[in-house]
Amino acid sequence: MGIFLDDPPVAAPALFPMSSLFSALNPEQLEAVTLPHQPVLVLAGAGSGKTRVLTTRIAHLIQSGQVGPHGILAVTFTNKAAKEMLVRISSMLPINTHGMWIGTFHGLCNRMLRAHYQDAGLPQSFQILDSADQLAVTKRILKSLGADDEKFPARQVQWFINNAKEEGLRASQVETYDDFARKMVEFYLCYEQQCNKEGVVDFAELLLRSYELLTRNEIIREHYGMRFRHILVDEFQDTSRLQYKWLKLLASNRAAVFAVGDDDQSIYAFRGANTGNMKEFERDFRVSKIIKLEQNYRSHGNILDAANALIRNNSGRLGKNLWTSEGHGEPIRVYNAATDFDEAAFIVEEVKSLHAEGVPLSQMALLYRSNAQSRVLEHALFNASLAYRVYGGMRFFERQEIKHALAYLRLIANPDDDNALLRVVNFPTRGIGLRGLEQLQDEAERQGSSLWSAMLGTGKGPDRQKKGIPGFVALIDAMRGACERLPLPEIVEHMLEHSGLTAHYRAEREGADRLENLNELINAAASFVHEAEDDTLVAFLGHASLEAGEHQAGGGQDALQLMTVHSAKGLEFHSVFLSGLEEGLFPHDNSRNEAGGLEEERRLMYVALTRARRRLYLSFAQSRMLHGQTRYNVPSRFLQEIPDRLLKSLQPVQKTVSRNQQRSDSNTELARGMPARGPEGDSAPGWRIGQNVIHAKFGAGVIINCEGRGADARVEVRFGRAGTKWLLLEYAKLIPV
DNA sequence: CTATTCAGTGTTTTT
DNA sequence: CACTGAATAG
Repeated sequence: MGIFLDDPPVAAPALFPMSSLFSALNPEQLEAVTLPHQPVLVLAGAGSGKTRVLTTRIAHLIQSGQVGPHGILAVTFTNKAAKEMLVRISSMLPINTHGMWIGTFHGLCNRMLRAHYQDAGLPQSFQILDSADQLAVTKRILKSLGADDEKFPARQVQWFINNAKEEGLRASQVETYDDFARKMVEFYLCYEQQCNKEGVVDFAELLLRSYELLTRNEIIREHYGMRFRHILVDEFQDTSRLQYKWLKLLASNRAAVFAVGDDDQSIYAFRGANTGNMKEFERDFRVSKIIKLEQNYRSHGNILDAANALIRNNSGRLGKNLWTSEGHGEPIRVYNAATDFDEAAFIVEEVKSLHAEGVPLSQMALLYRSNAQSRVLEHALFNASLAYRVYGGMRFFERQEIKHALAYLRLIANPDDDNALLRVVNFPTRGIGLRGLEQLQDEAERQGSSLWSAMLGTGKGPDRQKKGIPGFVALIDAMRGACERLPLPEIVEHMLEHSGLTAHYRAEREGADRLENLNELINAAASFVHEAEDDTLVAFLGHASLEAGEHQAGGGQDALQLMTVHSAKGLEFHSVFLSGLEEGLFPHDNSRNEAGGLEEERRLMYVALTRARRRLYLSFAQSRMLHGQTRYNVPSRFLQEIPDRLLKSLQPVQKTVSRNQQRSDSNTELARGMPARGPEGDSAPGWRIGQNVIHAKFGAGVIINCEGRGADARVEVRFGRAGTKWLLLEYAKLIPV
């Protein structure tokens, strides 16, 4: 996977198996690894070897006979991290790792619910909704209730529901103080009922159900409480309230909780992460042992200095300073691009020359704040025929054709899944239109049942040469029958053929890629059967929902790594390009209004900086295409928070007089349309769109609009901090830069 | 009922 | 711009 390249190879457990495990540990790490059975909090800075501490501790616990693999529960935050942990453990110990519970919160909760589906009140083959599915259900609910979608946007309702669940609250438990909230609760209630009817659960539900199961069922709680002697939690700063309560419940009997975290890397507050859990943990578990890992083994000094300086601007930190015994290394390179285009071109050039110097592409990462930014970059990389791989964004299991295929598979497993049914009931088209569907929905409503059950009612009749709905019912039934005893990959194959998906995409002009992806789905199923203990269809569908990101074709080759800063957490690279460092983008505009939003953005920046081992590039663009419009931006404040002595500015080679003229088409049009120049002979400088200015009070900004002339002339300026403002030129003493 | 076109709309980050 | 939902033509 190209991560952790710096680790020495693991020694074989020869004569001194114990000591070989510890060979590369520093005193603090060693202490953490070997502490006896007790609650522990490890404050581990970026690159301080926390994954190694976690995995080595697990290996040590097992090897020294303190616990069997059975007694280990390890929670990580991403599937990537979980996988990495498994690989590392099995390289240290020659044991079967299947007995251990290692995975994400969601993955582990899923595992538990599958095992106790009856006690949890779920059908055996319950399905998992991803956020898109969840949104679709929400929309359907709102429509059926005739809700005013102006007043209650589906997204907001979805957000409300997830928040409530995250707080551990069912619809009946949410306190309401006004009509609006009452309405929301009504939707929530209806949503809950609908999900139960269909036998589906969303992400938050996995956690809440599992928590409720443990709360209510003493036998199960006791069982797991006795079983897990050691609970290890990675990225503890990112746990939510509910997740913490879940852990507490599991640990209440006799488990020793070993929590590893870094408050400076908490970047999931938007999804309920609660840094306060670290302090609460200390109190609740009466933690007497806190270990700090501050020595960084990853980055050169300049990079660490920059990260430390930046994060010092946050308040309320637990306090920690990274240091390294290595040298300062190279300065951090900063590039000021005229346009996003220009920025991409610059990155391409640098990547090329680094590659020529021998750095593998896979050891370079190109990071950005939001997925939308990858487009321009991809375009440039593609034109330069550089191999690259994009993580996140449009993931494999989220592609339209894959979603369709999965919907058929879900119906085979559980036909009551209305979401899945609606997705494919008329895809490929089989003459089922809106009219028929509406009738069906009414019928389902009357019966209080799923759409599928409603279909069965209408299907009775002369059934030769079925069409429309009866035809669909017959199709699904036939597929289910045929798949009963087939191995998973063949189920997929069979489904693709008989559903007509293959035929449909074969007929489509642009269908080649899609066909290829569908083929890849068969491969995915095959390798799933190969790897997983539970190789049923239901298990595979769960895998598809929970690990939407991981599967991609052609993962083996050397390629530049593109991803958001969020998904880069936990990874490291020889060289890192951090792009789009502009106010409004990073820190993102939307964080401006959120409490603590800016500090979270800063932590995100901190995460980004600390991904780099040797070389770090920071770049920003003065103008950028966004939402189909050119936007002018000021450099990110985070750039200013890094001491100048660490930075080295790289200027474009042939930078001519007017940087605004070199843009093409739409931009020149903008500039031309708004002269905003005073009368001829005016001695004032020409104020134009894109002009950088400084205001005495608001600081640095850029002109994004002009209006009027003479005494009335005013300009709209986007400032880094103060937002955008209209200013009268006569009044505001703007200084052009 | 289906396919195509059009206006409107919205956008951070992820399990 | 890119995607969705709805209106329109076939």
